[in-house]
Amino acid sequence: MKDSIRRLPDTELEVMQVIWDCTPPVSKSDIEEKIYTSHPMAETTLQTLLTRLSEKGFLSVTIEKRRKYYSPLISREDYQISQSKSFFQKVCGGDLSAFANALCEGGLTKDEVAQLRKLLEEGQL
Amino acid sequence: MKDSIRRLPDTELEVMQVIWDCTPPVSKSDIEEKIYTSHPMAETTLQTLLTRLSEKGFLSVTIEKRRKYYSPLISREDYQISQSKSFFQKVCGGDLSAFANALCEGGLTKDEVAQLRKLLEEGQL
DNA sequence: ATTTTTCAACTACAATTGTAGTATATAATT
DNA sequence: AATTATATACTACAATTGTAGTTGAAAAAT
Repeated sequence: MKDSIRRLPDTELEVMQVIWDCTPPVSKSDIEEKIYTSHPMAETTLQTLLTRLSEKGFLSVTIEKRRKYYSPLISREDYQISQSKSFFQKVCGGDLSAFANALCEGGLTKDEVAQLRKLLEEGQL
Repeated sequence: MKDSIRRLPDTELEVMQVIWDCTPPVSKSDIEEKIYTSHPMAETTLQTLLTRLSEKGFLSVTIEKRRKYYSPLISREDYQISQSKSFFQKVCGGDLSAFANALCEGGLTKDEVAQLRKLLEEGQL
């Protein structure tokens, strides 16, 4: 029932994505390394983002030998579920045909639509 | 091909949704009336939002007898398409199974998933 | 014409977001 | 122990977002 998880701003989400890709707990330098190519930023900027994510309850922090380590408190899956829901409501107004149309008409490629259909079928069982 | 349309903040999107529901052009009072129940706000607040939407290129403005009328410059469909795309990329990392999973595991109800499958099938033809 | 009503323009302001500099505290090195 | 390297904390700041008050100008009513 992980309803209504607040939407994260783009940069914070990028950081979360990196963290979700790792085996927690993760240090700042671990993240820095991985996020460097896709989104270079100053170390202090990353620090700010990590602090904000902790304040928002997305990360827990543990300290070991003066160093901080971060672990997700909200799973990627739960986040995706809640955001899908609110996307569907806010952007598509809860209208399934609008949603399907958006996906077919450019949101996804033809192939992706076909795959998605299959995956939905399976997921439904 | 309406790629990369900027994401609107929640309140501005709500205003756009109301406008998309109308036959343009729309006056401020038209909007006010319709948005009143779902999201009461001061008249000046609505005015600010309309101004911002115009500045962002989402609305065109015409004046008639000292009164302003607004018309969408970006269609709801184009907005939905572009946002679906970026949602899929940013939140699901372009991973179809994650997307399908999010929808099946709570993003939509069972029934909705079934319907969506059908709609995707049709839209695909 | 004077008053009142109605809009729109301008201004305001706190919270959030993206970004990073400076200072401080601690650990490692010489 | 003094120096340097490292990491965290604190501060900053412009742009955006949500919200609304104040002012000014024109239209309608008297």
